[in-house]
Amino acid sequence: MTAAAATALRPSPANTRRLTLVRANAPRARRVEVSRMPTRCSSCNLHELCLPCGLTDPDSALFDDMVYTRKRVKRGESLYRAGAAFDSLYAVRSGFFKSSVVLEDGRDQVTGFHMAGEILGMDGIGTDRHAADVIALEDSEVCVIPYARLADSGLQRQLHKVMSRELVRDQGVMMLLGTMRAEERLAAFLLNLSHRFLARGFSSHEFHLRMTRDEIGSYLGLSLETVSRLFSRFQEESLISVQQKHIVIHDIDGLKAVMVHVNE
Amino acid sequence: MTAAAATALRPSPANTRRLTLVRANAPRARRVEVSRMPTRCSSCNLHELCLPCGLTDPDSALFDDMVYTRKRVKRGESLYRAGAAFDSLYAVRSGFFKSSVVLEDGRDQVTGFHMAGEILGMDGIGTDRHAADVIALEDSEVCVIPYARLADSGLQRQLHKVMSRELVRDQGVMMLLGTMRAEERLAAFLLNLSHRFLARGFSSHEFHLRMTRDEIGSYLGLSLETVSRLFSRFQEESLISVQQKHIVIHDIDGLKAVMVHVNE
DNA sequence: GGGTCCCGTTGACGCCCGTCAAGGGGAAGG
DNA sequence: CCTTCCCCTTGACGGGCGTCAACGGGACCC
Repeated sequence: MTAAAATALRPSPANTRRLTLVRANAPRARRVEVSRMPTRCSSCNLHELCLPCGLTDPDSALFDDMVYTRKRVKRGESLYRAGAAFDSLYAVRSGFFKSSVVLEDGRDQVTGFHMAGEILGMDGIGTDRHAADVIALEDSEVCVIPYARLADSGLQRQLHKVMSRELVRDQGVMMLLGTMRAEERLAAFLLNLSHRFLARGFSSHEFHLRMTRDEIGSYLGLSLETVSRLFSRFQEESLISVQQKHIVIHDIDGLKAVMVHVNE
Repeated sequence: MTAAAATALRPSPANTRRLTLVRANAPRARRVEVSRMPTRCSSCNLHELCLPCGLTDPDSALFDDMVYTRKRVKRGESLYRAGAAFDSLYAVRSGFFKSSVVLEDGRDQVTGFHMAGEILGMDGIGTDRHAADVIALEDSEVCVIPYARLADSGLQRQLHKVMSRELVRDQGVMMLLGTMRAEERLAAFLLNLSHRFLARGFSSHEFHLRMTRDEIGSYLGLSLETVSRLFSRFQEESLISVQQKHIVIHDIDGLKAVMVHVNE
């Protein structure tokens, strides 16, 4: 499925061109709000989702000192690339990212989509080199967390937790790729997105996909045509409405049922 | 594929029965050697592979104090189960484990195979509950590393590295499940095993599979029949010899070529 | 306004691989 | 020895989904 599709996502004239297109797909109110926030983690409205989540106040204050840089990444640009030297973690402040890995023969796969409050870059700790590409799917902003500082602070347990949850998330993706059929995968994908939007204060039943059918397919181990067909079928079955990247979920329970009833 | 296959791996009369069968499939010389080893990490022959890998001597001494328990797990028994309270990590000292996750509807998937020197249990750090089942595929022994002690010591960076490498490994599995065809998956699986046996001082071209075709299939997202058929085909093509669980790799480069030539 | 480039949709076709089924062999126990 | 129970192998068959292809629409540019 992916050989041709994959190369379309790699840096290419077509893709480079896209860098110049700056469209604000993110909810505007939120983004403006964010840009007015002070630099302090302790007063960040992502506090509950981000790395310092659950810290007591004194620990949280430690974090304030740790994040001394922000970084903007425009749509289509990379936050980092596979092979790049590792020295920092990144907390997504606003925007949307995909991560992907590339095989020697050029095939690649999207390994995750990442939104506000999530931590990126942990793949680099083990080898001091990043193992994946991370690319912004819309204009985004991250908080830079120098790893050396974090590792010297008393906050490693938080990092352990975040990494551990990431391991568990990966298990879920393996499960999805290894045992689910196409319609189950897409239903699980939509439910996951819905859940994550809800946790961030956005609507859980109506949202805008930041990624293409290609990228969804790559993530789910399906061809883009299959993704498109399934969107259409879900719509026929009145589970959702789809219009390009605009999604409305009409029947959450129906989507959940796809995942159990599909194999009797 | 997996509904029926999966339940066969779950606790069941058939499986329970297996617990009473104690077969020593592991290389005997090695196991005897291990059982004579002193309790110290610093003199363990898995030192180079295990968590304290790369530590300077004083740090390594810290580890000696940390591991104060060993635990034996017989074939078919679980080291821990999904949902169990988390309090320790485990370093595989000898033997062989599989980890697996279960979906609500009973389908399950093997998410990894684990051998000497590898660390288990990191899935529990995030939520204080384990997320997967870990089951011994042969009589095994682990070193118990209480997490509270580890987290209070100065050795967290080592743990970060181990967890990060696990994240990268998971990316590889996702790639395998998402973009590879059946024959590529099995070739990649054999090459991975070969590599890991080599790193532990065993033969890289001749070894004994500890897991069934079922479990391989579950891990690779294939049916057990497909796994079996591919073993036969690889043998016809003189890439390997298979006799039940005994594997001889004749043509490592040929196996590697499967992964690139299969899609032109 | 017309052209270009993606992106998404839909149909036709075919193959990989899952499912079902039958049979054989190894290991443990009587 | 024979029996039992897994586990593995092999064949037949069919369907799910990938591939190829054509087309339409939206966004941006000249």
